[in-house]
Amino acid sequence: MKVKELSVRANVPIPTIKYYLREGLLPRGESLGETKAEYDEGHLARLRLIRTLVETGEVPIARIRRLLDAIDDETLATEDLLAAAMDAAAPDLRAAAREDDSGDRTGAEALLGHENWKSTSDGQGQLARALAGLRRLGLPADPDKLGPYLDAAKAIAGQQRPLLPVPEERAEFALRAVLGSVLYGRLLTTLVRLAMENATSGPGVTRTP
Amino acid sequence: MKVKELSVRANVPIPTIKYYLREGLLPRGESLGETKAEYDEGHLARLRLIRTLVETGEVPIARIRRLLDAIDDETLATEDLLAAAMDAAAPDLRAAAREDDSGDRTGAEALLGHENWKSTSDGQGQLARALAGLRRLGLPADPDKLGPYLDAAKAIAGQQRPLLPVPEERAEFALRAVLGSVLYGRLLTTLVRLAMENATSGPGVTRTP
DNA sequence: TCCTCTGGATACCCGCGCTATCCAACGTAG
DNA sequence: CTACGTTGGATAGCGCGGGTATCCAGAGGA
Repeated sequence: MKVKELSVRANVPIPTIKYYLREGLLPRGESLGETKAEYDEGHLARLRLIRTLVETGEVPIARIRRLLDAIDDETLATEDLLAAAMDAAAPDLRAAAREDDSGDRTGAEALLGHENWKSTSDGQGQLARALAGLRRLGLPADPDKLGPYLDAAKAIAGQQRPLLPVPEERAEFALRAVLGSVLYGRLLTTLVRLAMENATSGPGVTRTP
Repeated sequence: MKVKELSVRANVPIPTIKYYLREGLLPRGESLGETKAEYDEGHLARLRLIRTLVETGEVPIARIRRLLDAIDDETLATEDLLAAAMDAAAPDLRAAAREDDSGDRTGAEALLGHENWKSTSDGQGQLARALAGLRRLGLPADPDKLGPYLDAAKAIAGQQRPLLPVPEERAEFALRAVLGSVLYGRLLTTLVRLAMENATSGPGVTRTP
């Protein structure tokens, strides 16, 4: 198909498509002469993916590119691909205040060790940062108080595992993992919000009139 | 304390503090003459809150302002405050593609009805959008397949409820609710990520060599 | 007295995510 | 065989978000 059709089918303006091409988010179509290039269903799928990450996931373009680069890097082993993809979808660690977070780092290590998890990539850094944020604001972040979150996380990870295709289809694999993380994460946040809103008027915390 | 001390203690540059003052994120200190204003621990706490939301939560300034405005609006009932705070922390719905999402809207309604939840605010819109994102990318979003997510959400909401102080302290109340949503949400995302990374090398999906 | 620091206002800057404009090569209608 | 709309491709510009930098006049300490 031509750009026009791509634009219409994905509901994305042509200049935006050109922008994604420039930025390397979308691979060039197969060039057929100077003013002719053919796009296929793969391009359409990737375009939809980009838009979903941007709109629903609020993932910055640069991180989307890192994610797609990892997917397109055929030399990456599946585990490394997954880690890279997850990193790409996570917030940038460099932006954090660097204060003294050694306590949180070891807290994160302890948590990982307790679960017998090893952290490829900077997953540990992400964890440390979340713990640091909680601690700074006086919210409980002791590893032993995080049990319910660990349980929920494991349940969800287990739930998503069957959705993952066999590792042979690496691209699809990483994609689903990230989408699971981003979209189901958003879904979960919304559900928690709704659960909390509906819990406050329930029997737990009663509002004294 | 003076601005300088505030800056040092919160580890935030003075120009940035002034910027937050301009933007109404941080209330003015008590003015003592033309070139003198006194800040207290409340200012420090709010400043730390802002930085945590910005750095760890990646919440835009405008949404932080809406959140703080809701907290400072004494006329808001506690439930409305909670809804407003949650809205502020959630992504902007207007940014979404408007396509045809009627199916997802009714899907969201069905989910709410099934749980006997009512949706103050646009929680339903958020839900619909998350469902739309999943559906567009071919991931399962049927209400009956979301059971584990619902369970996890309810468990987490229940876990956070005891943390909420009595509704009399409204500010603290809403704050903790939002922080719970943002920070524990981030924590949960990270944990899911770690759980998935460690699950792929486990007995679930085996990588065929 | 001078020197520094303060609150406060204004102007400026940089990166992100698009948009708009321009151009030359097509290719189809008439 | 022209005329005209499309296409790929490049370059420039724009609006916004989140700060920085500059300037100023009033206080206050050495």
